[in-house]
Amino acid sequence: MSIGIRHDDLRKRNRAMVISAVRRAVQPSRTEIVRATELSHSTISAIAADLISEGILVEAKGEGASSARRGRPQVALALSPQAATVVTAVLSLNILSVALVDYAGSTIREVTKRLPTLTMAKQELISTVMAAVSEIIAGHAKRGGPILRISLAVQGITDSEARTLLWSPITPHRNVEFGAALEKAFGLPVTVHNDCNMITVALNWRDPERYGDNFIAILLSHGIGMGLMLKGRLFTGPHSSAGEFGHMIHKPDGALCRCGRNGCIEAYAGNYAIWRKARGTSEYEPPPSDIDASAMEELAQAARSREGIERDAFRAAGEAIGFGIGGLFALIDPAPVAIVGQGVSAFDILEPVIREAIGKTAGGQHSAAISFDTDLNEMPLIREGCAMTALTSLDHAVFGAGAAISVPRRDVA
Amino acid sequence: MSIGIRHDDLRKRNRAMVISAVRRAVQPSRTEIVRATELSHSTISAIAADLISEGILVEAKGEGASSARRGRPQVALALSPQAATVVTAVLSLNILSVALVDYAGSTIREVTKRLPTLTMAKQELISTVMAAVSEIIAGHAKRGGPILRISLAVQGITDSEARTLLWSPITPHRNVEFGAALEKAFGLPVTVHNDCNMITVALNWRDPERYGDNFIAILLSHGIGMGLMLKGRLFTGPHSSAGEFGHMIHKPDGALCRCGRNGCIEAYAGNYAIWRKARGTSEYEPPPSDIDASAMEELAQAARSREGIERDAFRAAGEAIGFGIGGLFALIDPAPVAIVGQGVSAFDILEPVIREAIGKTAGGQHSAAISFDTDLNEMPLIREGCAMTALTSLDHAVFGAGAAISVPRRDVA
DNA sequence: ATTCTTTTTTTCGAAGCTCGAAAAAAAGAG
DNA sequence: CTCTTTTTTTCGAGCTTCGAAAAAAAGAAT
Repeated sequence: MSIGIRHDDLRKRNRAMVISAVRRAVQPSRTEIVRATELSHSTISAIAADLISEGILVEAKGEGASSARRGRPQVALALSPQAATVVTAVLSLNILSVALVDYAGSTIREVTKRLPTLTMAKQELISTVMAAVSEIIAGHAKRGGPILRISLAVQGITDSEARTLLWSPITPHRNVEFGAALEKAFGLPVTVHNDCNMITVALNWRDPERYGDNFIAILLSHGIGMGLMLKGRLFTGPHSSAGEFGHMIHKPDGALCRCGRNGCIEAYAGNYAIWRKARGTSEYEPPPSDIDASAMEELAQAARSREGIERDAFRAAGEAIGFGIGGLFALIDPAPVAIVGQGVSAFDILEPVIREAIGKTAGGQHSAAISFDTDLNEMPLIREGCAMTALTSLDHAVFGAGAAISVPRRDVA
Repeated sequence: MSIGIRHDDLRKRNRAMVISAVRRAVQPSRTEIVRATELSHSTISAIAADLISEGILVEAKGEGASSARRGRPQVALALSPQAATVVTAVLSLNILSVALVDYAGSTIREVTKRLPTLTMAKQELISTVMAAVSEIIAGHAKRGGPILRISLAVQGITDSEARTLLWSPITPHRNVEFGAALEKAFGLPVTVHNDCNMITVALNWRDPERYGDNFIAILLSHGIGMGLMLKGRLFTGPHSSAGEFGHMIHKPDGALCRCGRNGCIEAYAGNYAIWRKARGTSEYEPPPSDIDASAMEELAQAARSREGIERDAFRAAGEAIGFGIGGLFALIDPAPVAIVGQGVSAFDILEPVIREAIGKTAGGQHSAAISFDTDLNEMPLIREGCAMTALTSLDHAVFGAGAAISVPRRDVA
């Protein structure tokens, strides 16, 4: 079954641990790393010396408020921005955003493009993404570290190898092999992840206090997405990114969903579902493919100002989300919930309904304790999640594994 | 975050790996262990010698069909039954079964008792279990290895520390602290696990081909239970055993469930729910607390023989289970399903309905590929899961960690 | 200005682990 | 009785981590 640990693995793992400790903390000293990793001073000293000589870490001296404490001052260690660069690409409905991020996590440059994803051919979609990546790489011009990873986030279901987009609401095509195509074109490891999973990763990095080992991120937009962090690990299915919260059944044989089935949560809570219902259209009518944010805001205003069909539509949406979350709480335990995306603009209407619905489910006893936290703009979160996914992959696979970039080891010492 | 690996941890981990390899395989030779662990011959030889001298492994020579191959014959290694003994206790509605299992996994003795769990006081419940454990330990009489673990399985929700029964349908009491009480009484580590989780563990040991890294076990009985194996790990909530599949909402504001809420899957698919509906009682009537297996069999016969209210009841049950499984398949991926327990006796009626319902959900596309496998009697599975849980815990924590039982090391060699 | 303290970091030898190669052991084949 | 083949053990080499002691780098005290 699981494999034994070899002797040289030990160093690799501990190197990765040190890098990871530096990424988590803000410029920790060697002593702080000792505390975090519970390794000895000698070991940390040796590993840090290696990593510095390899150009992975740098001593960030000078800066930082001189602690004014007695004794030899601590030397802050930081990730070297020069060590590597990664490319992030976020593909959503009609929009593509690519960025270049250095090893320390700072965004170097960023480009956003509009494109008609729903009508493009499969090859066109792939080549458009490739062109955007080429463009941003070309501008890079060899300043900074070598580009070592491409991290793509897409709405929809991806395979568990993070190479293929299996299904997506933004294109009629299935099995779009972004991973294989980009790897062939650029000769770099490429990952393709679900956008909500990237949001989840980003929230965990941004605010580990609130979004720590267990929380739920829900994306309210044209459709409904979800990311789940359980016991500090991103929850995914064995074969796919899964977590298709929006397509759990809310009402058997109920409203027609974009996915072709009936009664999905999304068929009540997606923007298109709210719009459909608020316009008095039948639940079984195929929904429109894109709805303007301002149109949704008008519906929300109507719902706020008076009883009526608009308010009913938002109530139905809140109920679907609430029962969905409650059902989830039957399987896992109640946990903080982050609500992200355009739908957040109407969250004042949704929240009481959601809470009421949760109250009727297994999570009900904790309904009051459940906290929601909202963020309107999902794009930066997705990009950040992509970047951190690529960077931590480097931390472990490349820089943790031993001298990746050939730099002379300390000989002159 | 995560902790660095120390130098002496290495041996501990590899020892545990070797023990685990021996437990998984049937009397493997050292060479087979080399293949399984990917460690070197030298290392395996050294570790095996240690484990044998400590009385944890034994060389099972002589037996086994002499392979008739050339070369030095392989020496089969086996777990020493003498190394330790564990106690398993399974507590279900009105029944308690305790057993003694040796380190190699053979059941030494077993006792089953009937008791009125629903009406017993909290203390009475605990002390009855303690008495049964005492009794079986007393009969042990120092033959065999020292008793090192007590593993309890209960219907209901347990905490993630596996020490307390938080809620259970078999007793009105909450927070029954079996773990603390038994540990105090016997001075041994005690775990309290959910019965369905133990079934899941057992299935994985019994048939790893079919029930490998990803599968679902559903217990159909008075209530509905579930255990989930995902990526080779038992799925539990962060704070509790969770996995309360039976209490996911099937129909908002629907039938009254035993748990007090409305519309749970169990309120349609539990024996009591089928019985209630087949008798024409209102969905909102409190259900009876226990139903005879033969009464259920009568209903099933009626459902088989003619259209009517009984068949409707089973249809409603199958639909609830099917939508539940389908909803799960939206979150994870379709996986093999084992159906266990008394309800299996009517599975011929349920299966087509379940498949039909799954077909309407996100898992629908795979409906045909989903395989069900049934087993009527859950008790042996639960006991086996308990035993394996306790034994593998010993493998890692006690025998993996270094010389637990003080036996002279090889000096005379 | 110089000498304590205090704290961080590095150095150094010891102990332990795994590994590869070679040797030993244990069988059947010739 | 001597090969051949396969398994298992032995042995020295090369890492790694660790603890203790030394070195470094600052403020505090005299």
